[in-house]
Amino acid sequence: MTARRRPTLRDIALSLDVSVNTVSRALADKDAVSPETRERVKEEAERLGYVPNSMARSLVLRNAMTLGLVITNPSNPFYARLISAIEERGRERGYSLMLMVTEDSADNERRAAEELMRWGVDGVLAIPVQHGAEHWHRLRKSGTPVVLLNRHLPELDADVVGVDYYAGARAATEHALDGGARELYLVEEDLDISPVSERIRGFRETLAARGVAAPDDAVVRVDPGAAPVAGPAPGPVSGPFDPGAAYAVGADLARRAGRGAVVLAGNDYHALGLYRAFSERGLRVGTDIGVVGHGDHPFSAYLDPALTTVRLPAPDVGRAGVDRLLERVQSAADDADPIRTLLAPELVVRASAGPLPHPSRRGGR
Amino acid sequence: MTARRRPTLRDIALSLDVSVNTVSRALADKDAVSPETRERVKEEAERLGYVPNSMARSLVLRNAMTLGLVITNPSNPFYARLISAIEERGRERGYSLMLMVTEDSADNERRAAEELMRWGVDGVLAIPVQHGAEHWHRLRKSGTPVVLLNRHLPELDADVVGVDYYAGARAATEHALDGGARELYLVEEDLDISPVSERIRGFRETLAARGVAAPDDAVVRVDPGAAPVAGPAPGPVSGPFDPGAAYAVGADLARRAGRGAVVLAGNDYHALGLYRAFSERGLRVGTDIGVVGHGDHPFSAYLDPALTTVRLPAPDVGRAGVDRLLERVQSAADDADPIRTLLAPELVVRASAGPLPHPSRRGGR
DNA sequence: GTGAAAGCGCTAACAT
DNA sequence: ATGTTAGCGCTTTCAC
Repeated sequence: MTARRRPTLRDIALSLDVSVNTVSRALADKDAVSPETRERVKEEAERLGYVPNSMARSLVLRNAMTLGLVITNPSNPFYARLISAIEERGRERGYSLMLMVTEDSADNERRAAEELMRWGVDGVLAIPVQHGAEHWHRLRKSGTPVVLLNRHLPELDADVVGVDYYAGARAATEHALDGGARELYLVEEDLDISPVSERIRGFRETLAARGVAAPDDAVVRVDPGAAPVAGPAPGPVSGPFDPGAAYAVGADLARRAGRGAVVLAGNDYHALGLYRAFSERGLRVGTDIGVVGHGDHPFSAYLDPALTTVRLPAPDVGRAGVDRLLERVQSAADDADPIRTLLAPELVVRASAGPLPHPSRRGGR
Repeated sequence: MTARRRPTLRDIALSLDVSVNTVSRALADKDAVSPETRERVKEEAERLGYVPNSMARSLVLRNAMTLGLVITNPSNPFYARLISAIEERGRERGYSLMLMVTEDSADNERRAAEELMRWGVDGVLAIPVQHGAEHWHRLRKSGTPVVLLNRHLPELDADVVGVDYYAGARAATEHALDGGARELYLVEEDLDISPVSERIRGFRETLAARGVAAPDDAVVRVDPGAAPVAGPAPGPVSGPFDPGAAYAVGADLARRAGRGAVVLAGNDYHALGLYRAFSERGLRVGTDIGVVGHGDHPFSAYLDPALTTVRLPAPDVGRAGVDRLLERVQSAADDADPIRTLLAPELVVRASAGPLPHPSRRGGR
């Protein structure tokens, strides 16, 4: 293709025998340009196929009209929806999006933050790795507003927009309790990240409030590298979104759990892994044993039985995150105290968690 | 936070009493700088927290070191993995990624292309909407290399990196045939896009070659707006990744299809919708009726029965796409003929498509 | 080995 | 209403 230099203001100016400045103003629809000149300029711009150079513009205006999004893993359905919502909202407000994926590596994250500084993005949305945050401090010190998404970073002077996982876990736990369950488990993977610790807290506090015993090993940790289901392995699955991890602890759980127990899973993929582990051992989910998911992924309503799960308001988090960030970007003083916004998840009751026919009152409900 | 102006080369130069030029060369590790000066410069840069300004650099160098990615919908698990692979490969090669999502709207796509032109990205990867391509032509004419991903755009002078869906459909169809099926269906959503027409072609040609009848209505079109499963609706699901669309045609299919029929689904979500529709009608998938998916999504290996499906090489497509694009970007002459690269998918045989116990030979396999 | 000057494409004073 | 000048932060001639 003819890689001809793209036309600039200067080209238009030359061809019309006016000054670059006039062209600039005409195109920017500023006053102080006669209607006729404006018309001629616009026509010539059109004719030449002029496209403004955003870099040059940003350089002089000192705003990039670009936001950075640092995300751990787009294959997490929740994050995928977050990406969509953020891109859309940003676009509505005139901002482009620079995307960096970290795969939960602190090193990648450091490089991503560095790169975003170089580009001078106006603000950054990040799902932080929660392991080493020096780069975020540097970014903040350089004056770039940062909004943390979904995960906290306590020491950092940044706004947070996330999900109230504590409430989500409470709702799930209460639902199980209301269905008659007295033996509950919580299956989680990465115990270090804040959503998980919030869920654990919600789980334990609810049990305590209801006077139900919750031994230490009621919270079971799943190993991300666990051996997957027998048969043709699933394709390379990234990160925590592998049912196999939960599947691997399912056997043990099936052994430990009595009839009428309910297992809460940290995400719907894990719930699915549990489904399979249980049914392979003759346990019918929703009847012999309950399962509650977290996330309401697109497949969850169609599982058999349909999964009761906690729906996360991904689009709301995305939009609120962008709005929060742009408020900082656009207000001169961005040194106000950090604001934490927690959006409420919603328990979606389907069939997987009962009410279970409790041993003591058969044929329950 | 103290939004102090970030330090520039000039600040370093001033503070060291050398010229801006010297600082630039020292930091760029060019020769023609004495070791001592270089050392001093680097130290001062470090001390000041200097971060190079990529925009200024790009402006003079006339390369953005940025790639544009225009994608329809990150919630498509295949595209999510594509995003990861592309971001990673681009990063390895020193490029940042600007992400635009179109939601399959031609209008959004047009604006995305326009925006990428403004930024002067070095190249663009796009999953085109396949409906209105004038903006792509404009982009090409401006000298920006474009690589189309996953979908064709016949008239456009651009490379294509995609999946050999024709071969995928052939493999799936042959597998069903080999299992004894003589009544086959193909369920697809958007009949206009190239992957789907390729699958239809593979499906029909394979049946023809094997002498199996394929009436017109063997290809059934799913309605994206179809009513979802009963009970609490799944969360807002974007685009074609809603099992509900296929679920809605499942009832009809269950009625039409005889025992031992096999239904091929255009993606695993649709396969799942079919699972539920069938089982609600007393049809056991993998026994009474077969299902083959497309995509090998993370949940598919854990369904009951485990889904036989066509695995798509997302990371390979992503990497090949970036490599292809950068070859164009980096070679001065980007006017060589377009190259089409089709990567082979792989049939993953699990349990959902038999071999089915065929009516004529009970207890099959 | 180092500095001065020019310029990437644009906008913002400040003229006229 | 239009033009001139300056400058965003950087790299690249070209002198010395």
